[in-house]
Amino acid sequence: MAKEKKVEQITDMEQDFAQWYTDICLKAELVEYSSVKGFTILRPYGYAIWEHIQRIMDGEFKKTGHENVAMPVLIPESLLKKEGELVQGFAPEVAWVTMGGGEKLEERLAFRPTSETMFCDHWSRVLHSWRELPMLYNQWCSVVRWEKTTRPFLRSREFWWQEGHTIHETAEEAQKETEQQLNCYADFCENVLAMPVVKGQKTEKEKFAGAEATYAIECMMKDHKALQSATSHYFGDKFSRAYGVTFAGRDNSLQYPFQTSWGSTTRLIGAVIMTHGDNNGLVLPPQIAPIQVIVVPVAQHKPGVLEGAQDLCDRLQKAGLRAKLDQSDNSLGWKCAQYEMKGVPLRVEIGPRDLENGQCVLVRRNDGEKTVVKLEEAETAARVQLEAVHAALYQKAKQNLEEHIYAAYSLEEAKQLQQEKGGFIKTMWCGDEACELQMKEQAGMSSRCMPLRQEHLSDVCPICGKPAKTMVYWGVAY
RNA sequence: CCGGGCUUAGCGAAGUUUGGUAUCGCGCCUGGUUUGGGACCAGGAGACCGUGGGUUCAAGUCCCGCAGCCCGGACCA
Repeated sequence: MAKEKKVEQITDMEQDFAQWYTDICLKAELVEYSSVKGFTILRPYGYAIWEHIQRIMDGEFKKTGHENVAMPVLIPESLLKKEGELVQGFAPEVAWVTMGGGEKLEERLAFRPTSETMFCDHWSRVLHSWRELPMLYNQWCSVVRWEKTTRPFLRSREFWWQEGHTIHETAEEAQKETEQQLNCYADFCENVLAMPVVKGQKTEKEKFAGAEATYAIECMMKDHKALQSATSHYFGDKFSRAYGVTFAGRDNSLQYPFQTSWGSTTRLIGAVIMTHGDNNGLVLPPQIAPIQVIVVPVAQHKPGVLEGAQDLCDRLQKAGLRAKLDQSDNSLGWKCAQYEMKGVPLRVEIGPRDLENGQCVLVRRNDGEKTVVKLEEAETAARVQLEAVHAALYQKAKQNLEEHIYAAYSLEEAKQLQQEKGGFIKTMWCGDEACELQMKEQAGMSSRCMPLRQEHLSDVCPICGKPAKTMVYWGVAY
């Protein structure tokens, strides 16, 4: 028995977390590797998860007045080069198109690694007056960055994302937008993905190339490594100036608008896998699960069972749940294992005995808890159980996060805590990049963020002993 | 990009040392019996052995190049 199971089995996360992750990506049929390194195929089940993320997040963006647009995938080199810092930051990982129709191009074209330049170029032509501001744009697309080491969802050479780009009349307004979108991501992670986050600002070293300030949400995975799950940048008028984006102000003077950009990617799916998954496979938060309820008939050849199961499934669908009936002739055990592996949050079992008693059995994916409910109450009961799954996932993830944040008061202590416990190590910091590099060299950790919710741990930087300015969370990141 | 390992059917492997035209399990297809936690029987299909060159009468096997995957390190959503 044990031997036959081998093929479908998923490596235990305690034994090899990286392999566990890869197993889930492949065996839950989220992705397939393509023939070009670092380019992955999102399979129907994986893409459906992304579609739910898109649908819900897009709705949130629209609530605050954002509009979707589509920008070209290719950027002329001369255009990309106009903003020095951005080019420097991205140069090592830009892919270039040098030929077109068999002829060498006059100017090479970059595959967009991000679209600030295209938005600025566009705005430089269409913006005229303060009355047209703000412009609140977003686009859903894929971008290309020539990464050296690649992993599905976490780091690939092409990835799917949304990038919001906005311009505003005043700095204050743009700063407010930056903050609003950071909060939007944090709320999305908590309310939809059941992932608690740490909101914070990136250090100078870690911030986005060309930004004046970068904010991010950091999540903690089950192996206690950190994963940056979304970012929000404030640009000031730096790009406006570089690209000549101007408008006539209220006093008729020529002004530069203030700009933001913010993004989140299919990496969120990787975050979900490593936040909620277990040794039986994927565990999906109900709101983004392609199948929320799987109806499994028991002894389906017996009279009335299949009909009863179909009936129940129809009713769940009518109630607005994404329900599916599996009437294949695979065994019950196979079906249970299969949908557990695919992370379906709720399973409903219905067999001859249930039909006799006018009931069905609801089984939660996250903890295997079974609840017997009356058939006529199935819709409500399913909804209640799905909410319970979300709440339990969030609680467990929150506990994982909170239990793995440690304060350190010396470099040695920080190093030791990281080695023994992992997670986020919080210390005070003087603000010098030299100390950041020290931490990386000595303790193997990079600064994750300066949390918006600051604490005063001590007066000095534990690395150099100089007066401390802020508290920083350090960690090993994906 | 640097170091190590790997690549044989959809998946997992044997065969490579000692060259002779590919084997097994799972999965898949057909029929039947089954179904309260990965069922069973019978029959069947499926592989130019990652790719390009070389050595040889003969290459999955030996030699050289390249690509891809995995694990570390340096770089980044």
